[in-house]
Amino acid sequence: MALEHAILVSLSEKPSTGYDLARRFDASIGYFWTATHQQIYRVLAAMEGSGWVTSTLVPQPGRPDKKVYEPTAAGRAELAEWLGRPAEPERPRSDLAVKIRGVSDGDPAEVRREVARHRRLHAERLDVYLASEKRDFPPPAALEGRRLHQWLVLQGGIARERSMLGWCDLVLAALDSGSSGQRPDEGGVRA
Amino acid sequence: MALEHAILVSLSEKPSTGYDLARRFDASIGYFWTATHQQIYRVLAAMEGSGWVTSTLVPQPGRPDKKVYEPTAAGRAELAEWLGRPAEPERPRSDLAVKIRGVSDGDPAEVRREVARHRRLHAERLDVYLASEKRDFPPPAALEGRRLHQWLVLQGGIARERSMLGWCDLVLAALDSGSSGQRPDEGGVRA
DNA sequence: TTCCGCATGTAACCAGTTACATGATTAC
DNA sequence: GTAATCATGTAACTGGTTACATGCGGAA
Repeated sequence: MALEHAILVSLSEKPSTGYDLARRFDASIGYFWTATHQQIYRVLAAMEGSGWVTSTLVPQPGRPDKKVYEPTAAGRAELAEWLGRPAEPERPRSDLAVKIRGVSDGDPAEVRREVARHRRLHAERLDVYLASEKRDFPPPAALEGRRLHQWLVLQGGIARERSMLGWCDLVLAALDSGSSGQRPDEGGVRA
Repeated sequence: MALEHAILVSLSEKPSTGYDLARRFDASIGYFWTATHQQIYRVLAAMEGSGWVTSTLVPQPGRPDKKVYEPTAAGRAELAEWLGRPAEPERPRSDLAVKIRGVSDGDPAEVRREVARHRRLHAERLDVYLASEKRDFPPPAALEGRRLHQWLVLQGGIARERSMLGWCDLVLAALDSGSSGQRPDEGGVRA
């Protein structure tokens, strides 16, 4: 499982609470791995049990206490070992592709609308990534170490969104030219 | 869940046994949705329970009997309804990205080797897709109906693999130029 | 005789999702 | 007063993976 290891990477960048981790899994780390706070608290507890992390209770005035986690030596060793361990690429899984393959089994206009909606979502995500690149990183030539590695995974996200965008455009064009007289309306669709 | 619906799409293209479906989920459908035979038999049974498919036992000389499934009217209705139902894009999840973000926590050479290995796997998959495009499809202008839709999802797979390939190359280049004197050896690596 | 293809399944487990639950402080 | 932010969790469920199990026919 990669979640444990994603948490270890994140904690080795900076010791944090489960809450902090959850927020980072909604942002930067979430660009390539997602997890809810429930999942994070659960595996954090399990990881503490297996000795990969330790926690320190930090009382805060007028705020609930927080449990700050950091990796132990054993945790670091496990992470290092995992990094070298070969793993298979994820198995592709795309609801949208199933729907596209099934256009003939339903209302093509509805599927088209769904593709347009996804196109919009991917465009938005791409904007977020590009904004983060601009905001958080200097020109790539100047990058090294952890910053470089963070930038590299961001590039992976950017590439993925660009490719999804291009694919959605291809599908929309094909669905339009194929079927009757329905004209595109990407602009203001509000599924 | 999309597996039920992927099965419905596949059965509406052609009534099949669980075994047939499992093979198709290893090939064409597997380009965008994967499932093992265990999973397929399980949901097929459940779908028969909810009346989305019916099965006919077909005895075969000198072969085990086979159960040929096909969608019922209710199954077709459910599929049509699902096709128009909005669904969120998959949450990104990439082990490889976690490892890249973690290079500083392990042996960079090992992570590099893993990236090179993934590059090779994606190149192989791309070749499979391109071969299928060449073998199974006429020039796209001549396509329509189900064949067009199949071609469109294939294009999605091709785009995805190309984008992964480009990303792997970027990462490999960055890891090489950053670190000491290790020269690339993509060609013959055998992780 | 050994392996591969056809054909169907069960059982146990693991990971991820959704819903529920609590409670203080600060900003509007 | 109402909502958002900080902070931590439990419980039930769903979907996917891995391992195990069976048995025939044909090819090497």
